Amino acid sequence: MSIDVGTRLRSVRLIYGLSQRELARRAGVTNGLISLIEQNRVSPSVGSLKKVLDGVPMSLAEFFTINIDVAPQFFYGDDELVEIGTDEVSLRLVAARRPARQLTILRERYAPGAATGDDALSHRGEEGGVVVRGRIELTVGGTARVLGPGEAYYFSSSIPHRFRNVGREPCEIISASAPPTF
Amino acid sequence: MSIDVGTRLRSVRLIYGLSQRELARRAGVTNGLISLIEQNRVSPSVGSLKKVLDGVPMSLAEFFTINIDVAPQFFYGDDELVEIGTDEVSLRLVAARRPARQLTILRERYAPGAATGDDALSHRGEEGGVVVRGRIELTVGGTARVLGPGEAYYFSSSIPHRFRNVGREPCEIISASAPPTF
DNA sequence: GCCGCCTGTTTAGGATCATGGACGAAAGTG
DNA sequence: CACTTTCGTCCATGATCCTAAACAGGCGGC
Repeated sequence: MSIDVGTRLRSVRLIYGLSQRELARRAGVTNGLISLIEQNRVSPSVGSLKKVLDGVPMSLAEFFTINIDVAPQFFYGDDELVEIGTDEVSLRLVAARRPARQLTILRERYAPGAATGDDALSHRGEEGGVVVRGRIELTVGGTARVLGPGEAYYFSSSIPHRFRNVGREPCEIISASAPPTF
Repeated sequence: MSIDVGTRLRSVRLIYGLSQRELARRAGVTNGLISLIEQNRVSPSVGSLKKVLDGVPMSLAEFFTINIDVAPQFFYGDDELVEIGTDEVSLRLVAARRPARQLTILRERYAPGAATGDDALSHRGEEGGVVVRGRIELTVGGTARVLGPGEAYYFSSSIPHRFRNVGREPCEIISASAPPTF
């Protein structure tokens, strides 16, 4: 046994901003089990680990695939975008290193003070985008950052997230989501 | 518990052409455990499943990622190759639907009766190729097929495989492997 | 201080997993 | 036909997991 299930689980849980008890409640297990797993004092059965991950939610495939060594990159500065277009058509690729992207591009505008709601969103798929005009506060997995024009984001939509325009002028975002909803 | 670990394990084991006892021996567990897991009568601990998969070998991430519903496509007929080149430079892509390919092309010749060895090969990475001239018998994961000019192959190198020229004339193959060894 | 409420950890015991061996069925050999 | 080998399954026992509950520490309010 060499794979560090405990550390992986702890990382996943903290990304979602949950306590051991809260995750245990959602997963239908006891908080003690979460504690023991995270300390690598037990090797959970596949069934138990599945139950725990269902409370996040995350699939077993994702759990064993994600790289917890490097923190998932949620935010991209202006210079972190990769140009993949031509001279006539410039295409700056967001999250260029992230494999298997399948996105549908959207254009979003936020009035001053507007937000996606009081509660954080959490749904299937992935999403990313670029701020074109104005400033917007984006909260992803407990980490918040204000993005300005030229800055971008990319994250798994199942991680709770929320957009809020904290500036005085309208905010415009070119965003993308997958799988396509419309 | 909804994920069918048992069926997945059985599929993986049969792809490698192993009996329960043989897999158990390689993995350092008992054949009874393999039997119980494949019948879904127990939910193995992550540690145990890891040990079992180490005997194949296969990672936990692969195990939960692979699609066992559609059998992995090892062989490609002449009409199953995809043209991705230009009029001047024709590039017919093998395993076009397989994502994240990273291959180094090789050209191989096999004299009549020649083979890669008595034992099947098994190593890291992936490989594929096209028969240009002659006929060659290719065995992959217990399944054998004789390929002629224009036919091709693609598989994960960790699955035991063996090439053998069963014809009377030399055989020529354009092959590729990853990660690059030279 | 002394609550109340949260956090993660620990422990005893019942539930489940994993082992070693026995069993019957099927296939090959003399 | 008997004998052997290999197959997958099943069973009793010991090992491990998982639960329920107690425990210790941190933080804010009164």
